[in-house]
Amino acid sequence: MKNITLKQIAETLGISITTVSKALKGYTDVNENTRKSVLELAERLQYTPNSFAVNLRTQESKTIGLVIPEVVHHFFSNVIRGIIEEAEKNGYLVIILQSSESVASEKKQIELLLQKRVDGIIISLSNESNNESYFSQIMERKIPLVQFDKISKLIPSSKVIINDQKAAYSAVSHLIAKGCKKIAHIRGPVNPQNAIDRFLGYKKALEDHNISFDPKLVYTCTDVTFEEGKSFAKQILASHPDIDGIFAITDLVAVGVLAYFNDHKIRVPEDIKLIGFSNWFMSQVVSPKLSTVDQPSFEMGKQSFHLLLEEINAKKDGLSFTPKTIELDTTIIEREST
Amino acid sequence: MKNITLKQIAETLGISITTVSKALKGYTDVNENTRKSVLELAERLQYTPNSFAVNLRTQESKTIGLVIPEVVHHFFSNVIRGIIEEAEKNGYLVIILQSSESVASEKKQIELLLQKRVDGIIISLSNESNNESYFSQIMERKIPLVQFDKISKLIPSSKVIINDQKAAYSAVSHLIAKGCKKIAHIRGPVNPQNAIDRFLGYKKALEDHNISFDPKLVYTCTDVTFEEGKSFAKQILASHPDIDGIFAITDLVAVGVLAYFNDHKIRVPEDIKLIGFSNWFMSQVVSPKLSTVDQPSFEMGKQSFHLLLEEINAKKDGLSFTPKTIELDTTIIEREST
DNA sequence: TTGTAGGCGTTATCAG
DNA sequence: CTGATAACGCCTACAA
Repeated sequence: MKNITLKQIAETLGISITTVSKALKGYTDVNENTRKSVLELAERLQYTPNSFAVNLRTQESKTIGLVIPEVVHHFFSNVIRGIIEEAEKNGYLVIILQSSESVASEKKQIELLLQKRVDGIIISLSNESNNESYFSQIMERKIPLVQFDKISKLIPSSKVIINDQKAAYSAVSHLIAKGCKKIAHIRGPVNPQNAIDRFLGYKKALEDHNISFDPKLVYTCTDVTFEEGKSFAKQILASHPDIDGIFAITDLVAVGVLAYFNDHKIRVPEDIKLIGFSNWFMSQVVSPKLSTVDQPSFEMGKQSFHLLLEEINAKKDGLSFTPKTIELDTTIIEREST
Repeated sequence: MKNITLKQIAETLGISITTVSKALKGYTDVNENTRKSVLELAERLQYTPNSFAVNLRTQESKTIGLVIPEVVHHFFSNVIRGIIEEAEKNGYLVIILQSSESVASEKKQIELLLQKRVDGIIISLSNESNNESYFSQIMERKIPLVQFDKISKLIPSSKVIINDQKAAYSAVSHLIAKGCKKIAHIRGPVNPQNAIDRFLGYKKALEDHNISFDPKLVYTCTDVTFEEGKSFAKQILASHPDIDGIFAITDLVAVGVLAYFNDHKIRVPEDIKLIGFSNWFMSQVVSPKLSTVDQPSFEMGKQSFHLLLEEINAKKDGLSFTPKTIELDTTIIEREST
């Protein structure tokens, strides 16, 4: 009573496998009566095509791969949700792999997906990776690829991003509008494009508002964690007590800063104003509530899948496909910390 | 220059496909020289077996399915991480699907996975589901199945759980030890086993400490959200101002309560003590920091995969497999809210 | 309208 | 030690 196959249906009905297949797939050259009996029996037996065979035959798996640095992350889990939902609507399933911010692991994950012969790959790069050689494999094999959020401009593929520079510029301008004169930036690691762009946005906002840029006021995270936020808060207080504004690369880091400040009776926003980035859920539940930059994570997931799907379909139709870049809007969310 | 097959290697080497296959798979009955040349060529051509064909042949996909109510959730995303990591170590990939707490969608996801012919399924039930008929399909097809966290005792499968009743009992006992005399419980929905068990633990703790149980002090969430926490906090204050302790089904709800209390100058823990459940990251960053019950989410993921793997292997070897239940320990984490 | 034949790429059996 | 052959289940020209 296990896996029903076309053969079984054909045999019990005393007809050929071909006819059964055709009937099931709605071909017109099947007698109305045979069709009916086939459909009926298939229904009764709960026939479902063996996807292994279908995969082999059609050379596609209706499965895509997703590689992200970290699953346990408000931003990424929202992206995941966006991708999964859209994928499902379009008949695709999603295999998720974590790079854990390691290039070696990223390479391995990509190879796994390639071996698995997924129909396409969506990726957000790890902090260390840039234009690693393993991407050439994807290109050579012409596997549809979409990068989002943490991208490398050197890798030719579709991309879904925000304008990090502009978003950071707005965030810092917001601090300035609120009266900040000496603003520190806790930035992300050196390599990732979005950390660079946010830093650039910070710098440009200062310059445009006639505040001289001081590299000493820039603190660089390596792991972008809550703890780093705390420890930089301490450093900032110790070495630059006259600072009146902080722009943190991520809400998590900002919340770390806030925790330190709360513990040490630094009043936010009275003494120091603070703005984060990404609008994690957590930013609404701390006190004071954190001002931040909203990043449309769910939408990013959706759009990423759509770009991928376009490319998959183009490939199937033998059409050429020119990578596209979608830039999503961000918004400043003013709460209590600024 | 696309997909290298055994055939191509065989042809360029002028030998049979069979021999190539054997050489590659390390069979002993292949001449040392032929083996070498095969291995060499395969390496040079970057041969990887076509997994579609392998799947069809071996009747397994080396892929498992995971169905959870919600991806964007600190607890579940940790479980996901645990599962993905263990799966990868054992050569399995993971397809993730969301039920969004809907029975209809859960049913659909399971059917998708069944069609995909995953080697096994790990699931945490949606709040509404109990012993839905679609589980019988899994049983009939003998697809290995593991339930975790939100389980149904009626479905015969391996399970990875915590002792919710005991954990809740400890949480409430903790409140009592801290001096609470009148304790409210914000419970989860009516159906899920873990909400029931936590409620039972709450009740038992009261009884064992000679505090009479008052059903009016039990508030029932439908969605288990931050907002519900807030709104129940308001209700509690309005109808039972003499309450001095609250046990919330989840940290998210507790944080909602806390937000309301903070806004209305109710001091925690001085006026009311509060304990959550699950030890979400967010519970450490609110102020006061939330006391809670630590639930080993990552470990749950790992164990779930291992149970599944055991069952998959038993099935492959034609052995019978008796479902196991693993119960993981929880710990009270005392912070500032109690 | 129906069926035959071949192939997708791999693996297992069995004969040479 | 090597290879021919069949089979996994489905799909699609092409014949009948």
